[in-house]
Amino acid sequence: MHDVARLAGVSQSTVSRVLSTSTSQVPISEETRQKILNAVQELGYQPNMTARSLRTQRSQMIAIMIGDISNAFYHPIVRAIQDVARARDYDVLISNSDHVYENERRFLDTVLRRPVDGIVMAPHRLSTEELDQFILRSHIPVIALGAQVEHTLMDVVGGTSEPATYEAVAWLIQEKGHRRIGFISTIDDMPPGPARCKGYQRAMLDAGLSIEPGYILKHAFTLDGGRHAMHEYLAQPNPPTAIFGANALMAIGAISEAQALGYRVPQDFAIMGFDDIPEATIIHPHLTTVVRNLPEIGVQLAEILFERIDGEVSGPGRFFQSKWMLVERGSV
Amino acid sequence: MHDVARLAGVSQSTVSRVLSTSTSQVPISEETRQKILNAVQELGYQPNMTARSLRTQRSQMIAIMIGDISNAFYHPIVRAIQDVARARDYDVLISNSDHVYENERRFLDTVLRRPVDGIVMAPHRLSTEELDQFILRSHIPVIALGAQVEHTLMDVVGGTSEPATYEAVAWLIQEKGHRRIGFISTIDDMPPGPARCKGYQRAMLDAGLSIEPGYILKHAFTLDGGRHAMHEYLAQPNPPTAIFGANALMAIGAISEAQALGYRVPQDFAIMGFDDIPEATIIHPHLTTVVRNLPEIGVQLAEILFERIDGEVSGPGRFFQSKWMLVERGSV
DNA sequence: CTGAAAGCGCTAACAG
DNA sequence: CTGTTAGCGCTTTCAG
Repeated sequence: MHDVARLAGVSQSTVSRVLSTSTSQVPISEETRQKILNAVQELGYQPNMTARSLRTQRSQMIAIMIGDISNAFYHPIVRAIQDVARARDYDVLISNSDHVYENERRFLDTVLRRPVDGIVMAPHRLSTEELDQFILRSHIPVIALGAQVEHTLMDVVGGTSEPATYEAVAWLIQEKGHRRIGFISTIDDMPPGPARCKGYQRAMLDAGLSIEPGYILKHAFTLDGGRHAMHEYLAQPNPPTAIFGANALMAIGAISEAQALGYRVPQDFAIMGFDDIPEATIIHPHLTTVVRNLPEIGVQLAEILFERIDGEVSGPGRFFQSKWMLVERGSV
Repeated sequence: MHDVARLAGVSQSTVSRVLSTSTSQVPISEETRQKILNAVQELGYQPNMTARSLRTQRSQMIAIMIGDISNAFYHPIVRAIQDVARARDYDVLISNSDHVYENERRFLDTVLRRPVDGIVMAPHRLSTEELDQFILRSHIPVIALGAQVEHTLMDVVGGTSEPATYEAVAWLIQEKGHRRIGFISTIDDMPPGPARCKGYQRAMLDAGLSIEPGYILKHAFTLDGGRHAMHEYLAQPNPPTAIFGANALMAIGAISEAQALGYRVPQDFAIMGFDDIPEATIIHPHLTTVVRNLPEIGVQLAEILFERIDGEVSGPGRFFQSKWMLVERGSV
C-alpha cells in the first residue's frame, strides 16, 4: 500500500480511503482517485485481508458447517450460499462434521479463533445450550438449518420434518392402502430422525394403526445405512409393506438393497424418502419423496444471515418455516 | 492475551511464548507455564488467528478449488484433504468453480488477498501461464489434480486420463467386440475431455476402426450433459453400440436417458464411464468404469502440499502418476 | 528465564 | 479534500 501511495504521490491513508469500500463519507478528488487507481493497476496491488480484518474486526468470511459432504441434500444449499456470499465479496469456510460430536465442537472452536462474520450450520450433535453459550460468547450471528434446534438466540430455517412426514405417511395409509409401515430413523436419536419419527408415529396413531416392534429401525444417515435397514426388515418374519426413510439417501439405499436381493419396488415394498436429490431420479423406480426447494432454502439462509451481519436485524432468534410438497414417482 | 497475562501475573509476551507453538527455543519455567495455562483455562481464552497470521505471515489455512460440488468424484478427495488438514490444525477454504473461467480467476484473486498457506485445485479453465504467473507472484505452494496441467511450477497428481481411457476403449473393442464406439467429451475442450478423448482416438486407431462423424459429442460435465448426449446419439441414423463417457456423471446420465426412452443397457447400448461414484452402483445396471482410489488421491494431494508448506520440498513442480483399474459391472 | 518494545498491513479518528 | 497518528492482537527481537 505504501508502494501504491508513493507511485501515486499521495499518503498511504489516502490510498486506504479510496480502496476501502466502507469509508465513503470522506470525499476524494476525482483526480487523486484516478492516480491511485492507476497505481493500483500498475502494481497489481491486492489489499491484505488479514490486516484489514485485524483492524476492522470483520473478516469478510462466513463459515458453513454441513453434516456430510457426500449427501447431495447439502449441495444446492452450499452452492446457493456460496453464490450469495460471492456476490457480496465474502469468502466461505466449509466444514464437514460427518455427524461427529468432536467435529462439531471443533468447528465452534475454529470460528472462535478465526472470527468469521456469520455462520450457517446444520447441527446434529451440539445441544441448544452449547450453541447458545457459543453465541453469547462470540456474538457471531448464527443461522441453523433444521427444526431440531430450539431457536433462542439463533435464527432457524426448517420445521418441515414433523408435518411433512405426517402428511407423507398419512398419504401412504389413505391413498396407497398400506397398514404395515416401517420407519428408518437415525442412530443416537440424532436430528432430524426423532422429529420425522414423531410425524410417522402421529400418522400411524391417527389412522389407528399399531407400530409393531421392529418397524422403527435406527441407522446411519447414508446409503449404506438404508441398505442395512432393508436387510434387517427382510430378516423379519412379517416385514412392513411400506417403508419411510428419514432421508433420501437411506430410502435409496433401501431400494437398492431390496432389488439386489431380488425384491420388487414398489410391488413388494413401497419406499418413500425425505428430500429430493439427483440419485432419486437415477434409481429405478424413481423415489417418491418429500420435496423442498433446496436452492431457495440456501438463498434464504444466506440472506437471513446477512441481515444480521449487516446489522439490519438484532435480538432473539427468528424461525422460518420451509414449504414442501409430496412428489409421487415410481417407488410407491 | 493481556487478561491472561494479568491473571497469571506475567507479561503478555510470556503468555505468547507459552501459547505459540513455534517458539520452543526459549525455555519457560514449568511454574510460569502452569500459571499461564491455568489462566487460559479459566478465561477460556482462544488466540486470535487473524492477529497471529498478520504477524507470522502464515494463515494456518489451505484453500481447495473444485470443479463442481455436485460431482461426487470430488467428495472423497475433499474429505480426505479436510481430514489431513484437520489433523494439522489447518482450516480449509473451499471454492466451487462450476467450471466457469471467472470463478477460477476470482479464486486466484481471493487467495492473493487472503493469503493461504497452500492450495489444492482442479483447474479447468485457467491456462498454465495464468497459473504459473500466480505462483510466481504469490509464492503460495499449489498442487493440481489432473494431468491436464503442465507441471512447471506446481505439483500435479494425475495422468490417468489418456492411458486409462485407451485401455478401457481397447477392452471394449477386443473383449466386448464393439466396433462402433462413441465418446462423450466436454464442451470448450475443457480438461479432462481432450486427454481422455485422445486415449479413445488412439485405441480406435490402433484397432483400425474409424471414428465416424457424430461419434464424438461435447457436453457439460454433468448428469444432464450425459442425458443430452444420449439424446443426440439416438437421433443418429446409425448410432454407436458402445459409448464411453468422459466422466461417471455423464455416463450415468446417458444410461438414465437411454432407459427412459425404452432402450436396454447393455443390450442396445454398452455404456462405460470414468471414476467410481456412489451413483455408479445405484443405477441398474451398475456402471462399468475406470476406478481410482479417490480417498488415497486426496490424502496424497494434501501430504504433497504440506511437504512444500513445511519447506521440506522446494523447486520445480513434481508429477505423481495415479493408478487405476477397470471394474466391470453390468453396463457393458 | 522474563519483560519491554517494535511492527505485521491496514482503517479511522483527528487535525488541518 | 488530504496527511499524521494511533492502534487491531499477536510474535519476536533485544535487553536484562
